[in-house]
Amino acid sequence: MPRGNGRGPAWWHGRFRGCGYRVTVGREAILEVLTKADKHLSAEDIYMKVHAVYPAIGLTTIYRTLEILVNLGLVLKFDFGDGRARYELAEGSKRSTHHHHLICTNCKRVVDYTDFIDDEIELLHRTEKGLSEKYNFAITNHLIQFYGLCDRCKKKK
Amino acid sequence: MPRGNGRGPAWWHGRFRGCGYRVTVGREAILEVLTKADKHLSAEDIYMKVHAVYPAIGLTTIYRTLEILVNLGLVLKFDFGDGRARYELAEGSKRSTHHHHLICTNCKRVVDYTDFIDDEIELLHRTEKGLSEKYNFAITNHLIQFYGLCDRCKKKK
DNA sequence: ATTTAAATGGAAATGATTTTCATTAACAAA
DNA sequence: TTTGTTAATGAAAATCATTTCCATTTAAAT
Repeated sequence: MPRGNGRGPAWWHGRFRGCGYRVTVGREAILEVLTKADKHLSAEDIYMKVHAVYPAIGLTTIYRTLEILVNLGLVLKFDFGDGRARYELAEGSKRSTHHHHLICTNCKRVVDYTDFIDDEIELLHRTEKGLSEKYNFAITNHLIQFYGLCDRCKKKK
Repeated sequence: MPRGNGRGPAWWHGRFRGCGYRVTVGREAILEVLTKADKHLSAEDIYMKVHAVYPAIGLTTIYRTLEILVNLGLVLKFDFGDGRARYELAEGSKRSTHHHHLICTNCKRVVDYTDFIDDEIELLHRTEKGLSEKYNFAITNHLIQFYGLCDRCKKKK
Protein backbone atom coordinates (compact mmCIF):
# COMPACT_ATOMS: atom_id res chain seq x y z
CA MET A 1 0.00 0.00 0.00
CA PRO A 2 1.47 3.38 -0.98
CA ARG A 3 2.54 5.83 1.68
CA GLY A 4 1.24 9.28 2.25
CA ASN A 5 -2.37 8.47 2.93
CA GLY A 6 -2.29 9.56 6.50
CA ARG A 7 0.81 9.90 8.60
CA GLY A 8 4.34 8.96 7.69
CA PRO A 9 6.68 10.23 4.97
CA ALA A 10 4.70 11.28 1.97
CA TRP A 11 5.08 9.60 -1.41
CA TRP A 12 6.98 12.51 -2.89
CA HIS A 13 9.70 12.83 -0.22
CA GLY A 14 11.97 10.31 -1.85
CA ARG A 15 11.55 11.87 -5.24
CA PHE A 16 12.35 15.25 -3.75
CA ARG A 17 15.43 14.24 -1.81
CA GLY A 18 16.70 12.20 -4.69
CA CYS A 19 16.96 15.40 -6.70
CA GLY A 20 18.77 17.25 -3.96
CA TYR A 21 15.77 19.19 -2.77
CA ARG A 22 14.97 19.51 0.90
CA VAL A 23 11.66 18.71 2.44
CA THR A 24 10.34 21.78 4.23
CA VAL A 25 7.20 22.78 6.02
CA GLY A 26 6.20 25.05 3.19
CA ARG A 27 6.64 22.34 0.60
CA GLU A 28 4.67 19.89 2.67
CA ALA A 29 1.87 22.39 2.96
CA ILE A 30 1.82 23.12 -0.75
CA LEU A 31 1.75 19.47 -1.70
CA GLU A 32 -1.02 18.86 0.77
CA VAL A 33 -3.14 21.62 -0.70
CA LEU A 34 -2.57 20.27 -4.18
CA THR A 35 -3.43 16.76 -3.11
CA LYS A 36 -6.60 17.77 -1.37
CA ALA A 37 -7.73 20.22 -4.00
CA ASP A 38 -7.69 17.79 -6.85
CA LYS A 39 -8.50 20.53 -9.31
CA HIS A 40 -6.62 23.33 -10.96
CA LEU A 41 -5.59 26.16 -8.67
CA SER A 42 -3.75 29.39 -9.32
CA ALA A 43 -0.59 30.23 -7.40
CA GLU A 44 -2.61 32.69 -5.40
CA ASP A 45 -5.32 30.13 -4.63
CA ILE A 46 -2.64 27.87 -3.24
CA TYR A 47 -1.05 30.73 -1.36
CA MET A 48 -4.29 31.58 0.38
CA LYS A 49 -4.96 28.02 1.41
CA VAL A 50 -1.43 27.51 2.66
CA HIS A 51 -1.43 30.88 4.32
CA ALA A 52 -4.50 29.98 6.36
CA VAL A 53 -2.49 27.26 8.08
CA TYR A 54 1.05 28.62 7.85
CA PRO A 55 0.88 32.42 7.68
CA ALA A 56 4.63 32.61 7.54
CA ILE A 57 4.87 31.14 4.08
CA GLY A 58 5.05 33.71 1.32
CA LEU A 59 3.82 33.81 -2.23
CA THR A 60 7.36 33.66 -3.52
CA THR A 61 7.81 30.25 -1.99
CA ILE A 62 4.63 29.07 -3.63
CA TYR A 63 5.97 30.06 -7.03
CA ARG A 64 9.38 28.56 -6.38
CA THR A 65 7.97 25.28 -5.19
CA LEU A 66 5.52 25.04 -8.05
CA GLU A 67 8.35 25.51 -10.49
CA ILE A 68 10.20 22.59 -8.98
CA LEU A 69 7.11 20.42 -8.95
CA VAL A 70 6.40 21.17 -12.57
CA ASN A 71 9.97 20.37 -13.52
CA LEU A 72 9.80 17.09 -11.64
CA GLY A 73 6.63 16.28 -13.50
CA LEU A 74 4.63 15.96 -10.30
CA VAL A 75 2.47 18.92 -11.16
CA LEU A 76 1.04 20.17 -14.43
CA LYS A 77 0.84 23.83 -15.32
CA PHE A 78 -1.95 25.16 -17.52
CA ASP A 79 -2.84 28.37 -19.26
CA PHE A 80 -6.56 28.90 -19.64
CA GLY A 81 -6.21 32.32 -21.15
CA ASP A 82 -7.11 34.52 -18.22
CA GLY A 83 -3.60 35.66 -17.50
CA ARG A 84 -2.76 33.42 -14.58
CA ALA A 85 -1.37 29.91 -14.62
CA ARG A 86 -3.20 27.01 -13.01
CA TYR A 87 -1.64 23.98 -11.39
CA GLU A 88 -2.80 20.49 -10.65
CA LEU A 89 -1.26 17.23 -9.58
CA ALA A 90 -0.09 15.15 -12.48
CA GLU A 91 -1.74 11.85 -13.10
CA GLY A 92 -0.16 9.04 -11.19
CA SER A 93 1.03 11.31 -8.46
CA LYS A 94 -2.05 10.30 -6.59
CA ARG A 95 -5.65 11.31 -6.71
CA SER A 96 -5.99 12.99 -10.07
CA THR A 97 -7.25 11.11 -13.09
CA HIS A 98 -6.01 11.93 -16.51
CA HIS A 99 -8.33 14.44 -18.10
CA HIS A 100 -8.44 17.26 -20.59
CA HIS A 101 -10.03 20.68 -20.51
CA LEU A 102 -12.96 22.39 -22.12
CA ILE A 103 -12.69 26.16 -21.76
CA CYS A 104 -15.29 28.88 -22.21
CA THR A 105 -13.64 31.67 -24.16
CA ASN A 106 -16.08 34.17 -22.73
CA CYS A 107 -16.25 33.54 -18.98
CA LYS A 108 -13.12 31.36 -18.74
CA ARG A 109 -15.01 28.60 -16.99
CA VAL A 110 -13.16 25.30 -17.27
CA VAL A 111 -14.72 21.85 -17.44
CA ASP A 112 -12.55 18.81 -16.91
CA TYR A 113 -13.62 15.89 -19.01
CA THR A 114 -12.56 12.30 -19.09
CA ASP A 115 -14.89 11.18 -21.83
CA PHE A 116 -13.20 9.99 -24.98
CA ILE A 117 -9.93 10.14 -23.14
CA ASP A 118 -9.01 6.59 -23.99
CA ASP A 119 -9.34 7.15 -27.71
CA GLU A 120 -7.45 10.39 -27.41
CA ILE A 121 -4.64 8.87 -25.44
CA GLU A 122 -4.27 6.02 -27.84
CA LEU A 123 -3.93 8.37 -30.78
CA LEU A 124 -1.66 10.69 -28.85
CA HIS A 125 0.74 7.92 -28.02
CA ARG A 126 0.88 6.91 -31.63
CA THR A 127 1.46 10.50 -32.69
CA GLU A 128 4.01 11.01 -29.97
CA LYS A 129 6.00 8.07 -31.20
CA GLY A 130 5.96 9.29 -34.77
CA LEU A 131 6.89 12.81 -33.81
CA SER A 132 9.72 11.87 -31.50
CA GLU A 133 11.27 9.81 -34.27
CA LYS A 134 10.83 12.34 -37.01
CA TYR A 135 11.85 15.44 -35.07
CA ASN A 136 14.18 13.81 -32.60
CA PHE A 137 12.35 15.15 -29.58
CA ALA A 138 12.11 13.36 -26.25
CA ILE A 139 8.41 13.95 -25.74
CA THR A 140 7.34 14.05 -22.14
CA ASN A 141 3.91 15.55 -22.22
CA HIS A 142 0.99 16.77 -24.24
CA LEU A 143 -1.80 19.26 -23.97
CA ILE A 144 -5.29 19.08 -25.40
CA GLN A 145 -7.85 21.77 -24.83
CA PHE A 146 -11.13 22.59 -26.50
CA TYR A 147 -12.48 26.12 -26.65
CA GLY A 148 -15.96 27.42 -27.10
CA LEU A 149 -18.91 29.11 -25.46
CA CYS A 150 -20.43 27.46 -22.44
CA ASP A 151 -24.09 26.94 -21.83
CA ARG A 152 -24.70 30.27 -20.14
CA CYS A 153 -22.51 32.41 -22.37
CA LYS A 154 -24.12 30.91 -25.45
CA LYS A 155 -27.50 32.27 -24.43
CA LYS A 156 -26.31 35.76 -23.56
CA LYS A 157 -24.89 36.37 -27.01
CA MET B 1 -9.94 33.73 -57.74
CA PRO B 2 -9.81 35.17 -54.21
CA ARG B 3 -8.92 38.79 -53.69
CA GLY B 4 -6.05 40.17 -51.73
CA ASN B 5 -3.20 38.63 -53.64
CA GLY B 6 -1.88 41.91 -54.92
CA ARG B 7 -3.90 45.10 -55.21
CA GLY B 8 -7.55 45.56 -54.46
CA PRO B 9 -9.59 45.12 -51.32
CA ALA B 10 -8.20 42.34 -49.23
CA TRP B 11 -10.17 39.22 -48.34
CA TRP B 12 -10.74 40.36 -44.78
CA HIS B 13 -12.16 43.83 -45.48
CA GLY B 14 -15.73 42.62 -45.78
CA ARG B 15 -15.47 40.58 -42.65
CA PHE B 16 -14.09 43.59 -40.83
CA ARG B 17 -16.65 46.11 -41.98
CA GLY B 18 -19.45 43.68 -41.41
CA CYS B 19 -18.58 43.71 -37.73
CA GLY B 20 -18.49 47.47 -37.56
CA TYR B 21 -14.73 47.72 -37.61
CA ARG B 22 -12.97 50.21 -39.82
CA VAL B 23 -10.21 49.38 -42.23
CA THR B 24 -7.16 51.44 -41.35
CA VAL B 25 -3.59 51.68 -42.51
CA GLY B 26 -2.36 50.08 -39.33
CA ARG B 27 -4.70 47.14 -39.64
CA GLU B 28 -3.75 46.65 -43.25
CA ALA B 29 -0.12 46.60 -42.26
CA ILE B 30 -0.66 44.13 -39.46
CA LEU B 31 -2.65 41.75 -41.62
CA GLU B 32 -0.02 41.98 -44.30
CA VAL B 33 2.74 41.05 -41.89
CA LEU B 34 0.69 38.16 -40.60
CA THR B 35 -0.04 36.97 -44.11
CA LYS B 36 3.55 37.17 -45.23
CA ALA B 37 5.03 35.73 -42.08
CA ASP B 38 3.13 32.49 -42.15
CA LYS B 39 4.51 31.47 -38.80
CA HIS B 40 3.88 32.41 -35.23
CA LEU B 41 4.99 35.90 -34.23
CA SER B 42 4.87 37.75 -30.94
CA ALA B 43 3.14 41.11 -30.68
CA GLU B 44 6.56 42.71 -30.58
CA ASP B 45 7.73 40.81 -33.66
CA ILE B 46 4.75 42.18 -35.51
CA TYR B 47 5.32 45.63 -34.11
CA MET B 48 8.88 45.71 -35.38
CA LYS B 49 7.94 44.58 -38.85
CA VAL B 50 5.07 47.03 -39.08
CA HIS B 51 7.17 49.77 -37.58
CA ALA B 52 9.79 49.37 -40.28
CA VAL B 53 7.22 50.45 -42.87
CA TYR B 54 4.88 52.62 -40.79
CA PRO B 55 6.87 54.09 -37.90
CA ALA B 56 3.79 55.94 -36.72
CA ILE B 57 2.00 52.79 -35.64
CA GLY B 58 2.40 51.96 -31.98
CA LEU B 59 2.57 48.73 -30.05
CA THR B 60 -0.80 49.46 -28.47
CA THR B 61 -2.45 49.30 -31.85
CA ILE B 62 -0.81 45.98 -32.52
CA TYR B 63 -2.31 44.53 -29.36
CA ARG B 64 -5.70 46.03 -30.01
CA THR B 65 -5.85 44.78 -33.56
CA LEU B 66 -4.67 41.32 -32.61
CA GLU B 67 -7.41 41.08 -30.04
CA ILE B 68 -10.01 41.84 -32.67
CA LEU B 69 -8.51 39.37 -35.11
CA VAL B 70 -8.46 36.63 -32.50
CA ASN B 71 -12.08 37.32 -31.61
CA LEU B 72 -13.08 37.19 -35.25
CA GLY B 73 -11.30 33.88 -35.53
CA LEU B 74 -8.98 35.16 -38.25
CA VAL B 75 -5.92 34.77 -36.06
CA LEU B 76 -4.95 32.16 -33.50
CA LYS B 77 -3.21 33.04 -30.26
CA PHE B 78 -0.79 30.61 -28.63
CA ASP B 79 1.06 30.28 -25.39
CA PHE B 80 4.34 28.42 -25.71
CA GLY B 81 5.33 28.97 -22.12
CA ASP B 82 7.91 31.72 -22.50
CA GLY B 83 5.70 34.48 -21.21
CA ARG B 84 4.69 36.09 -24.46
CA ALA B 85 1.80 35.18 -26.71
CA ARG B 86 2.31 34.20 -30.34
CA TYR B 87 -0.06 34.84 -33.18
CA GLU B 88 -0.64 33.27 -36.55
CA LEU B 89 -3.26 33.37 -39.27
CA ALA B 90 -6.00 30.84 -38.74
CA GLU B 91 -6.37 28.11 -41.27
CA GLY B 92 -8.60 29.07 -44.13
CA SER B 93 -7.78 32.71 -43.79
CA LYS B 94 -5.22 32.14 -46.46
CA ARG B 95 -1.77 30.75 -46.56
CA SER B 96 -1.52 28.81 -43.33
CA THR B 97 -2.13 25.11 -43.23
CA HIS B 98 -3.61 23.49 -40.20
CA HIS B 99 -0.84 22.28 -37.96
CA HIS B 100 0.01 21.59 -34.36
CA HIS B 101 3.02 22.41 -32.24
CA LEU B 102 5.91 20.54 -30.71
CA ILE B 103 7.60 22.61 -28.02
CA CYS B 104 10.98 22.23 -26.36
CA THR B 105 10.45 22.81 -22.67
CA ASN B 106 14.06 23.82 -22.28
CA CYS B 107 14.85 26.27 -25.07
CA LYS B 108 11.23 27.00 -26.05
CA ARG B 109 11.92 26.15 -29.68
CA VAL B 110 8.70 25.39 -31.51
CA VAL B 111 8.28 22.99 -34.39
CA ASP B 112 5.13 23.09 -36.47
CA TYR B 113 4.08 19.67 -37.66
CA THR B 114 1.41 18.55 -40.05
CA ASP B 115 2.18 14.84 -39.84
CA PHE B 116 -0.60 12.75 -38.37
CA ILE B 117 -2.84 15.79 -38.55
CA ASP B 118 -5.54 13.99 -40.48
CA ASP B 119 -5.93 11.29 -37.87
CA GLU B 120 -5.85 13.87 -35.14
CA ILE B 121 -8.45 16.05 -36.76
CA GLU B 122 -10.73 13.13 -37.35
CA LEU B 123 -10.61 12.15 -33.71
CA LEU B 124 -10.92 15.73 -32.57
CA HIS B 125 -14.05 16.29 -34.56
CA ARG B 126 -15.58 13.20 -33.09
CA THR B 127 -14.62 14.26 -29.59
CA GLU B 128 -15.82 17.79 -30.23
CA LYS B 129 -19.21 16.52 -31.21
CA GLY B 130 -19.50 14.35 -28.13
CA LEU B 131 -18.33 17.09 -25.82
CA SER B 132 -20.56 19.79 -27.21
CA GLU B 133 -23.56 17.54 -26.71
CA LYS B 134 -22.66 16.37 -23.26
CA TYR B 135 -21.52 19.71 -21.83
CA ASN B 136 -23.64 21.98 -23.97
CA PHE B 137 -20.68 23.97 -25.25
CA ALA B 138 -20.49 25.56 -28.67
CA ILE B 139 -16.98 24.41 -29.47
CA THR B 140 -15.12 26.65 -31.85
CA ASN B 141 -11.55 25.60 -31.53
CA HIS B 142 -9.03 23.20 -30.12
CA LEU B 143 -5.41 23.15 -29.12
CA ILE B 144 -2.94 20.31 -29.26
CA GLN B 145 0.65 20.69 -28.23
CA PHE B 146 3.37 18.22 -27.44
CA TYR B 147 6.17 19.03 -25.02
CA GLY B 148 9.62 17.58 -24.65
CA LEU B 149 13.31 18.14 -25.14
CA CYS B 150 14.53 18.96 -28.59
CA ASP B 151 17.50 17.41 -30.29
CA ARG B 152 20.05 19.88 -28.97
CA CYS B 153 18.71 20.21 -25.44
CA LYS B 154 18.55 16.45 -25.09
CA LYS B 155 22.30 16.19 -25.57
CA LYS B 156 23.19 18.95 -23.17
CA LYS B 157 21.43 17.29 -20.25
C1' DA C 1 26.00 20.46 18.43
C1' DT C 2 28.23 22.18 14.32
C1' DT C 3 28.40 23.29 9.65
C1' DT C 4 26.98 24.64 5.08
C1' DA C 5 24.36 25.21 1.25
C1' DA C 6 19.60 25.35 0.19
C1' DA C 7 15.32 27.65 1.27
C1' DT C 8 12.90 31.57 2.72
C1' DG C 9 10.23 36.15 2.97
C1' DG C 10 9.60 40.70 1.79
C1' DA C 11 10.50 44.23 -1.03
C1' DA C 12 11.78 45.71 -5.37
C1' DA C 13 12.16 44.66 -10.23
C1' DT C 14 10.44 42.87 -14.43
C1' DG C 15 7.94 42.73 -18.48
C1' DA C 16 4.00 41.66 -21.21
C1' DT C 17 -0.34 43.46 -21.79
C1' DT C 18 -4.15 47.11 -20.75
C1' DT C 19 -6.05 51.32 -19.74
C1' DT C 20 -6.50 56.32 -20.06
C1' DC C 21 -7.26 60.30 -22.52
C1' DA C 22 -6.63 63.85 -25.69
C1' DT C 23 -6.11 63.81 -30.72
C1' DT C 24 -6.76 61.99 -35.42
C1' DA C 25 -8.92 59.70 -39.13
C1' DA C 26 -12.63 56.58 -41.39
C1' DC C 27 -16.48 56.86 -43.73
C1' DA C 28 -21.63 57.74 -43.90
C1' DA C 29 -24.52 61.38 -44.97
C1' DA C 30 -25.48 65.64 -47.11
C1' DT D 1 -16.42 67.38 -51.64
C1' DT D 2 -17.47 68.93 -47.07
C1' DT D 3 -19.16 67.77 -42.68
C1' DG D 4 -20.40 65.21 -38.52
C1' DT D 5 -20.17 61.25 -35.82
C1' DT D 6 -17.65 57.92 -33.71
C1' DA D 7 -14.13 54.50 -33.89
C1' DA D 8 -9.15 54.24 -33.88
C1' DT D 9 -4.85 55.92 -32.45
C1' DG D 10 -0.27 56.93 -29.81
C1' DA D 11 2.08 57.95 -25.76
C1' DA D 12 2.38 57.54 -21.24
C1' DA D 13 0.78 55.54 -17.13
C1' DA D 14 -1.26 51.66 -14.86
C1' DT D 15 -1.82 46.66 -14.05
C1' DC D 16 -0.61 42.52 -12.40
C1' DA D 17 1.31 37.87 -12.49
C1' DT D 18 5.68 36.26 -11.92
C1' DT D 19 10.92 36.84 -10.81
C1' DT D 20 14.84 38.52 -8.75
C1' DC D 21 17.63 40.27 -4.84
C1' DC D 22 19.54 39.80 -0.58
C1' DA D 23 19.91 39.30 4.20
C1' DT D 24 18.25 35.69 7.32
C1' DT D 25 16.65 31.10 8.56
C1' DT D 26 16.68 26.19 8.45
C1' DA D 27 17.21 21.19 6.77
C1' DA D 28 19.97 17.69 7.33
C1' DA D 29 24.73 15.77 6.75
C1' DT D 30 28.66 15.48 9.83
